Amino acid sequence: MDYILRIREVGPVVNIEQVARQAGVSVATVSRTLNNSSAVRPVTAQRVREAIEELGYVPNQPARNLRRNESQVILALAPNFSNPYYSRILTGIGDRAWELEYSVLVCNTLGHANSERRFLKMLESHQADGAILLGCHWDYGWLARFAERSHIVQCCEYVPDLACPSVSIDNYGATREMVAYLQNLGHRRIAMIGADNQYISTRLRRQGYLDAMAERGIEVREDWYRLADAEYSFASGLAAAQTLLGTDPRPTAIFCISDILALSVISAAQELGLSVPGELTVTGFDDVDYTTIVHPYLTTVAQPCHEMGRRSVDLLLDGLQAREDSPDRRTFLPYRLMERESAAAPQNAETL
Amino acid sequence: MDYILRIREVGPVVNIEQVARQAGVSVATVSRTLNNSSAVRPVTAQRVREAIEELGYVPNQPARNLRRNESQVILALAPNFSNPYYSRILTGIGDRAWELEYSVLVCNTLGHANSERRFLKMLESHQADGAILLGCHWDYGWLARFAERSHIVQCCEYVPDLACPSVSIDNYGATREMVAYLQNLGHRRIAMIGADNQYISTRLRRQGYLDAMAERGIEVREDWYRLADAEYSFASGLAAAQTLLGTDPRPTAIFCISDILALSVISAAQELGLSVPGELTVTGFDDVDYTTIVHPYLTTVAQPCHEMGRRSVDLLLDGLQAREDSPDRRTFLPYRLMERESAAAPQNAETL
DNA sequence: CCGCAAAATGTAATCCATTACATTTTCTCT
DNA sequence: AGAGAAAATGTAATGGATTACATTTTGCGG
Repeated sequence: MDYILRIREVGPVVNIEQVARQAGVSVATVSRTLNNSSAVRPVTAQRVREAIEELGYVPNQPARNLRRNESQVILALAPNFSNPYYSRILTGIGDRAWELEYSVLVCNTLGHANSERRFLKMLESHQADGAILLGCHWDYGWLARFAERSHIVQCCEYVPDLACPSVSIDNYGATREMVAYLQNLGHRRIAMIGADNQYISTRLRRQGYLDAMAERGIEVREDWYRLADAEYSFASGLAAAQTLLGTDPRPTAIFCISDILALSVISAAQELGLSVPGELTVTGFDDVDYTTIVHPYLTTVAQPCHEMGRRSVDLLLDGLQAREDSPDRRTFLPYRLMERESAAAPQNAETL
Repeated sequence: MDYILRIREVGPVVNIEQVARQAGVSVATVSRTLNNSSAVRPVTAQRVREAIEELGYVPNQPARNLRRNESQVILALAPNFSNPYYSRILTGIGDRAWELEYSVLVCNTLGHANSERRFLKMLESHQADGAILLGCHWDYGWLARFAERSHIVQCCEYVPDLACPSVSIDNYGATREMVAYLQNLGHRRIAMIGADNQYISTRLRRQGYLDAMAERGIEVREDWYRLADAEYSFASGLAAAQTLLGTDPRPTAIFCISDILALSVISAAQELGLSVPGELTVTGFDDVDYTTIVHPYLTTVAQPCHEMGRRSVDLLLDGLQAREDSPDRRTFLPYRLMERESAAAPQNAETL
């Protein structure tokens, strides 16, 4: 196959002036027509529209934005694309932005502070109007100073003392509810797999677990708290699970702060010939697609990812339009406990 | 919690003129310094840099782009973000773009032709310099006309008679190899799950399957070819699998054109009490993360997603820089057959 | 110390659309 | 028909940077 290589001499692109000439009006009138100003007589507008049609004119958006001092672009920074949790939030962000005629520059920060910074600098250089931050690894000092000058919304995670709006669920409450659920099933030997990061969700889930255990007067064993890596990778979860399942006595339930980790626990259990939930109860967090692909379907906490993404956009644009009466600077959306198959009563239920 | 709501009176942003004044030079000199022109005396450049530093000046990128008639942005259109296959390609695109100082506008087309069009129109309005198309649902006539004026690269999928570069694997060859592999294991009753879309990959995989079967003189049963929906959803795969497994005789192997579909087959088999690969062999395609989460690990064809993404960017920028000598307008990258656990010899091997 | 080429810097046009303000047209009312 | 207000349109400044071309400065040889 050989192609005729087109030399894309796009040629002098049609601009507003040529449209004006063609329509026999001034550029101002063309511009007004373009922006649906009511000050243009219908008959004139019609003439302009015809000229636009004939010449195939498309307004130069950057020029317009330069003049209006906006970019109609928002940034969405995520530490990776591989976690379906982020994918769903990004989908929500994209949907809402689409409706509001904004474009989303999706940035994969890889969890590196320097790429986070480079992306955020696009705000200073007027390439984007605002940014939505999913889980990030900031040096908070820098971010705090930055946030004072820029429009930023935090989604899922938030830095508590950062004065910018956020959207998330009540991680603490959800965790307490989940752990109480396990306790009510009869579990007392409940272990936990967290992650090696400083996310507020990680900290709140840890605290929720501790408080739920304390409330029932159940002792918490330090070696039943293992850490996966910062990004909840399957491999790191596997390692944590193997350690946990090697303790004696073994926990009867493992509360994981992400679904992927829960799946890794199930995988580790499978490897050891332990049945789930028969011999081991496992719970996840987030409710991503993975959870109902193979049995046992995962018992987990569902987050309204899509809605969280959408809400972030709204919050951000509220800020951009300087509607200062915008309420709910810190927004919490409802979560839901999904009872499925990976959690059941322990085989030799101890009394509470 | 209550926050001090900052009124972000960003104030009259510093521009190049103020820097010039501060440094006691002209705007031209500032601009030259900014662009590392060698025509600026080091001592002057130093003075300018100090002024920039003092004023905290950041160049207005859209203004620069307006003048230079470029945007430093590329579009990446994907039908969804939920398929990890796309996520990995997008990650590759993002990585390479980052290295080359381009930004990526990731667009979720939801498989709708109208959103595809709306996104692509951003090229005409100078909001992006070029676009990378992942699987798309075009009306090809429109796209063909559009591609003549714009810089477009097709990734994974390609429209055969569209004169724009593409990156993919040899889907036909990979399929033949996979089906031959199954045949060599002893399978003759090999079914296939395709998808209800017109992707070239779908067609080539179908053809590869048919040719591989024909070569060995194995009859192909029409009712052993089922279609999942256009986006390879788990649910639609499940339905297809259930139908297939209800036939009599039942196939001993099912070749799926995506990993998700293969997982749905395994799930359906599980439901029916069939062991994989003992009683049923299943193979996937793509090698996404899902494949090694639970046993049986999936036997599949690995695509170099990340590299395909990276290569797309290179191809696109080659075009933008009008290096017409750019070779490889249609690029094929190597794939790899991943022999894992979901394929084995049939229990009652028929002789070939 | 002069002259001249080369180097450095400056001036002003340019990219394209928006919009304040000025001007012209239209329409209403008498 | 003419005045005056309202509506429609035009003119030109504007946003911020780049760059062709003009001008000034520097440095070197003699």
